[in-house]
Amino acid sequence: MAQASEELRRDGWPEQTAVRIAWCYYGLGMTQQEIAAKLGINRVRVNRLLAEARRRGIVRISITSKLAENVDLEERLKERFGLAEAEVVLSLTDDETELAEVLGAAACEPLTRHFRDGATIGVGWGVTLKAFAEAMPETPLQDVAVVAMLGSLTRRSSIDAFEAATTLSARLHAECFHLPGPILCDSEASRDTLVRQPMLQDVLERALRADIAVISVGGLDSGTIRRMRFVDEAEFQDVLAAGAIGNFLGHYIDDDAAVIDHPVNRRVIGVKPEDLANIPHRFMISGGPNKVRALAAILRRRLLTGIVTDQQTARALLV
Amino acid sequence: MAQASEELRRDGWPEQTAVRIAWCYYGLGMTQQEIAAKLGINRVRVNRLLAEARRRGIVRISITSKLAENVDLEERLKERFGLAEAEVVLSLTDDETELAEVLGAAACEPLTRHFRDGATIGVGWGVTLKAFAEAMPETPLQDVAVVAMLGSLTRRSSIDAFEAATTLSARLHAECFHLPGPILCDSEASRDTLVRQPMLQDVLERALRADIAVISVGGLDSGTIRRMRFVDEAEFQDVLAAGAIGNFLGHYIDDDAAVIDHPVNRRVIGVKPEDLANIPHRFMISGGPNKVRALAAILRRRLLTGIVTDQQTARALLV
DNA sequence: CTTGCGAATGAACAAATGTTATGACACGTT
DNA sequence: AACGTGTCATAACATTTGTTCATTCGCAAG
Repeated sequence: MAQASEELRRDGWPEQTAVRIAWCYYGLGMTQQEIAAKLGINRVRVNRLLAEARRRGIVRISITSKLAENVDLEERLKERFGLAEAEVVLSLTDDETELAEVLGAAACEPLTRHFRDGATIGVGWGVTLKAFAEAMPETPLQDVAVVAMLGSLTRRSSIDAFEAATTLSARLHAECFHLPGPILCDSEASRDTLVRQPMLQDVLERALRADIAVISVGGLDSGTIRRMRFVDEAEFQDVLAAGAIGNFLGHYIDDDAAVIDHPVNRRVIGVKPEDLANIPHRFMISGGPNKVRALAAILRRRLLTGIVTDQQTARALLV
Repeated sequence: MAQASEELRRDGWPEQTAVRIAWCYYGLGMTQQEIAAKLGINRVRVNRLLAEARRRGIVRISITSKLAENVDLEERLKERFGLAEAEVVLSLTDDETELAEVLGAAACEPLTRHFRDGATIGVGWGVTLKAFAEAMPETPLQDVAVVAMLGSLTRRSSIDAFEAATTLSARLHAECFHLPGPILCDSEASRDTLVRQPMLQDVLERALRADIAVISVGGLDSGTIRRMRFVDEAEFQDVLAAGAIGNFLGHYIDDDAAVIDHPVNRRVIGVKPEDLANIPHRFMISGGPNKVRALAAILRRRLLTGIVTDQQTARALLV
């Protein structure tokens, strides 16, 4: 079959063999021992390749049946907030990172339906979106553009829009555009200067013409926001006093999901929440107790067309 | 949560619990022991429910990465036979039944894209189609009609069109229509009488207006055809002599995929191969050495828009 | 040629999983 | 109340899986 010799060419891991093993194991229900014998290799190797295949998302396990309760929550979310799509997953973890991974994985299916040849996809920031991008199966599409809707964090971080956009674009074989600037500038003036740069203008405009936006929201006491600290404590307290309940597309918003009139919000490089309305599909991937308030505000404002969240959050949103 | 008391209402198996277990096991990577402890039940029970969940297709495991060779074969099939879609799966089994299951499972994904609210779906017969229907995940759709394109076998058999249609319609929450008559009548006259029945006419016409047809093909020496024996040996030899190479929608066809001019073909109740052309999407699910010849004929005649087959068959078709 | 390196192997073991037998318990039936 | 009947818990066991470690193999650099 002349594959064995070639299959290492890419990055030194024998995908061909791994796929074959995965197929035998999961598809045909053979035991690892049998597979090892059949392919003439060691069982340990079979075991390792199998684990690696799962880790890399080549083997993917999904649970199709939903709990009646989740279906019910989905319907109520759609009804209540005028959404076209809603996906509620079981929340069986309290770990923020784990929840992000679960939500990210769950978002793949509904979003894949929107990712088609020629589409432009706007991407926000956050651990959840990063997890989503990682969980996305490799789907080769034609002429797709993935556009970051926000600037980067100063230090490259796995949670910024750039990272999520990069990963997602790789999965879709798409072109990736990012906003070459900090998510938050040091002054309004420098933001204005930066935003006037043709390069930036270009990407911003492209983002505004996106067919679908994949976004998230940050609660104020979330680990992420804390860790970032892109505003200093004094300023943070100041925005808080001004009524901030969360961070949406880099902007601090209040209980009406309105961008708070505060200097810090005029230093943001990125798509403004109010500009979202021009994007036909607006998908939120988010969950967790600390995000409920901000989520509720955004939903009430009908800023979204779709949401992926967990059971607990869904319940809280529907109170 | 008040589920535990209700969850047995349907068919005596605790789907709620099973889904929860599956979620913990596959989604969160917990061990069966841990899950048992967490849910306060027995480990044996956890194990059994998990197995049952897999068996029922609630947990489904898919392999996303394809072998380069398969992708290549798909492209060549599309190119060569003017198909819109092609799916080639690894063939690692020689067992006819197993192959049918593998193909059936593989067909779900490409076909789901065609199953939408309001669609009419025509269904043929065979083990493969039956396997496909079984493998189909439960997808609640609106106003979908599943129509059998062929009459039934005299004894209800798990391979006839009726069975496949019934199962599929259940999965899609669709209405099911079947042709109330034998796939093969005892004489041309009785076929004509039967086909003139309004009930039958109705279903036949409905089948002709289908949006998508899901069909298969029988090789002449396939176990299925043998086992069925709806024609007696003499007649079988006769059709064979007339050039029959396979059975397509109940009709014996020759190497040009033309319905052989033979009495037996005038006793069939069902959609005629030539009527297929009116159906916009025509999907073949089939594979195995004994079907290659018939498949090749059908493909050459451009009767299909999509195919799901295995590697070996694909290779044979492309010679 | 030998030395060193990394990768694959085989043996060995602990952990997890799948399977079976047995007994307790609840439930309708007679 | 006695009697099936079926479900579930418990325990025990065989198999499979995941991991570790010392060893061997292949091969390229010295």
